[in-house]
Amino acid sequence: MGGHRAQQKEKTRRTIIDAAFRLLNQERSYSSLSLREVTREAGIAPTSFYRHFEDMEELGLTLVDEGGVALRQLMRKARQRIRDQGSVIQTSVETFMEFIQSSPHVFRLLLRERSGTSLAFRKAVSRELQYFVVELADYIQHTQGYPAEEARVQAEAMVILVFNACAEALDCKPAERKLLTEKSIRQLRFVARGADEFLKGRH
Amino acid sequence: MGGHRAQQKEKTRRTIIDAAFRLLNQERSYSSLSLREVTREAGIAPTSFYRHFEDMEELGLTLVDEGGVALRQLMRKARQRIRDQGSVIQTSVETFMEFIQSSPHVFRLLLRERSGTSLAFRKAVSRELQYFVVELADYIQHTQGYPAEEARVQAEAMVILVFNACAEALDCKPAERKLLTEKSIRQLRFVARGADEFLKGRH
DNA sequence: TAAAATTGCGTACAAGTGTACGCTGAAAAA
DNA sequence: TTTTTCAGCGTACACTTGTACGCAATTTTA
Repeated sequence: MGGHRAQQKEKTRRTIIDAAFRLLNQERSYSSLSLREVTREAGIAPTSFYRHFEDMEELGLTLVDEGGVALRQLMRKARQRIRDQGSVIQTSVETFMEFIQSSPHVFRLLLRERSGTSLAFRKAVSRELQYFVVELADYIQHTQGYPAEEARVQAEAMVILVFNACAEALDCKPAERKLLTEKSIRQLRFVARGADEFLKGRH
Repeated sequence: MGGHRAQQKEKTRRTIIDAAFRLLNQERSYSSLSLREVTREAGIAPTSFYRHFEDMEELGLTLVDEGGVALRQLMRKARQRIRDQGSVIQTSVETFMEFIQSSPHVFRLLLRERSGTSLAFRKAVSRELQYFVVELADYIQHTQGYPAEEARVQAEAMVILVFNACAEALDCKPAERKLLTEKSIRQLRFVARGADEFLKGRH
């Protein structure tokens, strides 16, 4: 089952994807990657690329998708931790910070393509981040009893703040990262507290 | 005075800078710009570029600087408006939104290079944004009597939220931009209100 | 005035790019 | 078995890129 052929093809496809990820470091962005570079890193002929992807954009979107999967795994992990230890805000921020430490490539890809030149990329990244927003909004809505709209606006603010703190953290040493984590936590608390006050004031 | 020569040189230099800005649209980022493209757009020979800039990075940093000037003008304008009409939050957000409408190239440059591949660029953009943060923090500190630290953390959160809303607005039609503006205002109010509550709670 | 300096141009070259085309060997289908 | 399919390769081509080098014209300096 599977077919020896299809199996081999999938394997090569993965080789390409992994090679591309490997090339995404501090000073290479996806858009600056050439098809030939990727195939060189993957150890295949340039023209073989086309057996797997239409062009570089298609590969890029695949990478973003994989990044999204990693993000959602992260989200699940965070949810578990929140159940275990309580603090939503602290846990979310810390989980994110661990993510950029364990897979900076993935984070950088999402970070850069979020404001990149390809609309398709921007939309894809935005979609991935929305998963997080929805998840968090749900949590807020159910535990705090906020209206859906209100919860969502709040959740979006929080995700943006955490995401930006992580972006900043990429350029930092561990010690400075700790400070950033704390700052970020304070900012999220502002948002949470502020939203709460607005809601109380309305009744 | 000035010297006919130096004067002519400055003129060509401007031609190059303007050409580069002109090329920065939706689907071209600075890092994807080639030296030859810029000189072609500027109407000079490729090799003449070197009479004015060491390399593309130097030109890029010049552009970021010019973008910073535009931002600071914006800031001054906002300050004036706040004096005239009162609401800090609404005015700040609206001024920013007008900025991306009037000079989207400049905003896009800052937005992209903020998470780009060149550390020098990232630092330059970060520095420009810090002007805004400092300014806003000052305002908060003086009108609300917050401690400097607290005001700064709050101001940073606000600038990040506005900046991100603008980034999102770049892909939007005017009608959607209005919604974004409102959402952004609400988020900043959360932050302001939350910070306020935290401070009250401490006494 | 003569000499020096400097902006801008044209040419040239090595290196890198995307991709069209046809071949080969092995797997899948007949 | 014979035939068909197809992943992967090598070659080839037309472009684009950055930049070294020397020349021309004109301004600045001596």
